[in-house]
Amino acid sequence: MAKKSRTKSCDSTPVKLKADPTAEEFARLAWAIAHPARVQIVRLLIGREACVCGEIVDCLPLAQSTVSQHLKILKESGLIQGEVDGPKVCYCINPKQLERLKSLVAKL
Amino acid sequence: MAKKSRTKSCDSTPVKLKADPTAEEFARLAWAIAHPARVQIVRLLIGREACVCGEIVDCLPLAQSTVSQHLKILKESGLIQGEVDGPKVCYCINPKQLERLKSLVAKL
DNA sequence: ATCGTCCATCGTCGATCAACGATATGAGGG
DNA sequence: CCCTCATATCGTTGATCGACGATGGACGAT
Repeated sequence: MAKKSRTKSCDSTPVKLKADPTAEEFARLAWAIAHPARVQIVRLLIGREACVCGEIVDCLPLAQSTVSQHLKILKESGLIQGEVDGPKVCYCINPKQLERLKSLVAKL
Repeated sequence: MAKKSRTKSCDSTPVKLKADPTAEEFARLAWAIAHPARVQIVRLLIGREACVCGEIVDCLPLAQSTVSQHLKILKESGLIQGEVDGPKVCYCINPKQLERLKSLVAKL
């Protein structure tokens, strides 16, 4: 009813914005790096200063299980990927998704 | 103790990374847009399709109080700023912080 | 002065996050 | 075959988010 009693404001968007798929993808990627520990993990991986989980744990003041959880979140967002290397797991950046994030932010 | 029993892995970072201020700033800005509704609000403000709170409410399928809360989060992150215009409040992007975010992401 | 409008804030509720220790899994070495 | 190391996962706990309705305060108009 509020819409009827006022002159239209959003002329270019006649109806309410639906759940914008782009906005959701954007939010999902931004969410992945919306935590200081995950920012540092991503930076470590990009700089190739570390790639194995244990190395990352040594670089951060967090427990191994916590780091593993952050890695899981990053993996689910698609920003990183991990491949098994014997008993270890080597994580690396997913360049495609990283570029996607950069593109979305740059277009803001 | 874990550090003592293994050979050092992060040679370029002799000690554990402290709370990196840049990482925290980064996470804070990313957090601001880590929600679909906030992404849409930021886009509306950038495109100048809306700037008054009531207009934004009309554009989103959310209650006024919820939108106001998202606006508060965005304001606290520094990404937007609001100035009182009579009984209304006009929100607009803070270009400086937006550029800061873009810069941080681009340098990843 | 008393409305009505616009917005911010409060209080609440359920859901989710972030951290940890403890435990399970899986690949190799003895 | 057992043992160890490197990770992943489970279960718990406290803190925070995200949504809403209700209330309060500021301002302009009647």
